[in-house]
Amino acid sequence: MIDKSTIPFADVLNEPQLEAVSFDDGPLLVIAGAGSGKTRTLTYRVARMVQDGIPPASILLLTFTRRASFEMLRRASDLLDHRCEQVSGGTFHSFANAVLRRYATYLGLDNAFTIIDRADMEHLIGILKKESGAGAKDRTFPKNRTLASIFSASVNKVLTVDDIVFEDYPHMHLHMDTIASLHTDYQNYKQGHSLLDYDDLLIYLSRLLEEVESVRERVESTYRYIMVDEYQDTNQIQANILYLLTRQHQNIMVVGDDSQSIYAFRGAAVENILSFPNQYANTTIIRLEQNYRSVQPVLTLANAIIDTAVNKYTKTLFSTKTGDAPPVLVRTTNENNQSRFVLDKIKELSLKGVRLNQIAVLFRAGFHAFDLEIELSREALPFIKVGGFKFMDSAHIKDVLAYLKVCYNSEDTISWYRILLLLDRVGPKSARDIFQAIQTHGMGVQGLSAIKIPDRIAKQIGELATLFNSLHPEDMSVAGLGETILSYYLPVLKNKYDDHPKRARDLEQLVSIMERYTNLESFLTDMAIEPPNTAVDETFAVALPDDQRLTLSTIHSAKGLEWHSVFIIWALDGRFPSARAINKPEDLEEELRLLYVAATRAEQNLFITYPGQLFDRISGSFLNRPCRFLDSISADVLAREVVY
DNA sequence: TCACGGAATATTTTT
DNA sequence: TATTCCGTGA
Repeated sequence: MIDKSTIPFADVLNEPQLEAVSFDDGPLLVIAGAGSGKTRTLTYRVARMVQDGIPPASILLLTFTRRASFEMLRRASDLLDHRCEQVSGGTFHSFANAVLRRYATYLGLDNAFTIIDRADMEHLIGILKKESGAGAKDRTFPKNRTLASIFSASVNKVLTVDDIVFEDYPHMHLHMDTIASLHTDYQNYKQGHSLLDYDDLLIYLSRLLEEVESVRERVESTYRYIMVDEYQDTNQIQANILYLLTRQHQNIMVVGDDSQSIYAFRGAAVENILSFPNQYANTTIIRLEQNYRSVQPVLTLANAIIDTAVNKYTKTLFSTKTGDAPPVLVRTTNENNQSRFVLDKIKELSLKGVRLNQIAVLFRAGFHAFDLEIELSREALPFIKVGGFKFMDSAHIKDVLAYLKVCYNSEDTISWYRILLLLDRVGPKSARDIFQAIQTHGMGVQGLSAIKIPDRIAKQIGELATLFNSLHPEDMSVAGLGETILSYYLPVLKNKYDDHPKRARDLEQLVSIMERYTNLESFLTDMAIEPPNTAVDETFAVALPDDQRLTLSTIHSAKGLEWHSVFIIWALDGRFPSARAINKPEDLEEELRLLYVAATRAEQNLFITYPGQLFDRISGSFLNRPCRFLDSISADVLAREVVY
């Protein structure tokens, strides 16, 4: 048996890593370049602390995705023992959820709240917009989606709605008052119906810690050590939450890389990482600059890319891994040839022994991969797609969730509307009438059978009532509820979609996911804040061993990951950087960092491709230049190739 | 009031 | 290109 009681830290970590791992109390800032062993450092630090006798439950590890924290804690457990699994880990949002479920009542908030996702948010705004008659028939009035962006931006950037409209949507300033009053309606509505959107989770947590000192103290003393990954992508509210959580003990370690900040669009403030030493006196700063991931030619290119950034904070990555050839920029005649090129190269790599799970294709936006997906399917090459349009976004999944959400929270207007609109011959008007009738009966689900309804839909309402009467969240399993709902919903599905067999299969998968849960609340919460990030739920995608699947991913979802060979497709100026970013210097800079993130994912091979010509309907012109960040890089750093 | 079809229009990234 | 919006006919 291997003695795990002492981990040979000094043998497996370099000097700065070791320093970070050994660090005890007080504020610590780790600036970690791409591939410099950031995850490793966090993992070892967790193991080291637990080994030194710090109770695992008093350690809080905040990461960008739950997957990331789960993975780190698993690795820490491998290093030491299962105690590491008791470390609390998760995202800011899941942490906020956990705290609020417990203490929300201190804010006068029902702790059985429902979390609404972005689509629900837009939907609710739509309902309120219609009710208030705001912007009716006015084509210049912002769409639901735009309104949602404005509201959310105002929270995440800590600005007023007026400021956001003024700054980012100046052409809509005429509607400023209406937008502001809609915003008030939206806030009130959520409050009145126990609905929290993503932003509310952070806002309420921050308020709770700020306003209720006893709770703040309790939470602070529970989590004596806090570690935060990807700190460059946190926003002001998150920084404030951390500040409140560590007021007394100041035991906070943040890890990040300003060059990899790619969430400014969502309010992430790079300033957080830059001003961390000002916020916490006596901050120790450690820099990790040695890259263990990539061969030097890949790093040389990455350095050349980030070199053109205006706001660069000097940090030059170096590697001891040599490589023979520079990465290649490949021009193809059109999109399909680009897909073909990628496909051929992948086959070639496979023949050389590179496993498919060691290869990834990255892109700026989900839809950039559509053509490639078709080609891959045609060649029966198994892949998994991460980011972009998700499993959870599909209408049929949301439909089924709506029934469950109403079971859980009968105040959930959005779900009620969704359910009612699924009925035949029921449109927005009838849905509203029915919903209001139910509400006035104040009987939640049971009210359905009590209300008066027009004959033409009486039968359907009856069936719906029967369904709800047979759903008993208290004494049925989550999957059991799911099955019951499916028996009602499958006929609806058949009626509504011509591709129902495929969708029915998705629903089967959903039920399988439900089987992992023992209570409805945690299932619904997870589906809202940590939904499967894949186009089709990963666990069921293809029944293949893991090492036989290729990864397709948005660059955002590829953060923190690495592969032997990486393709970046659609490096066409106007697509990447996106045409929308071209006029704003700070947006353009974020695109640059995004390319940097993408490039630094590669260990050995990096291929960047772009189709030579694309007619762009937005600008009415042809796009035919490669990504501007690459164009001026010399051929010895980035080789050029043309494929016909 | 609903459902359907044609026209306009906006087009990323994610918790 | 795909969604969303609007107007029309049922």
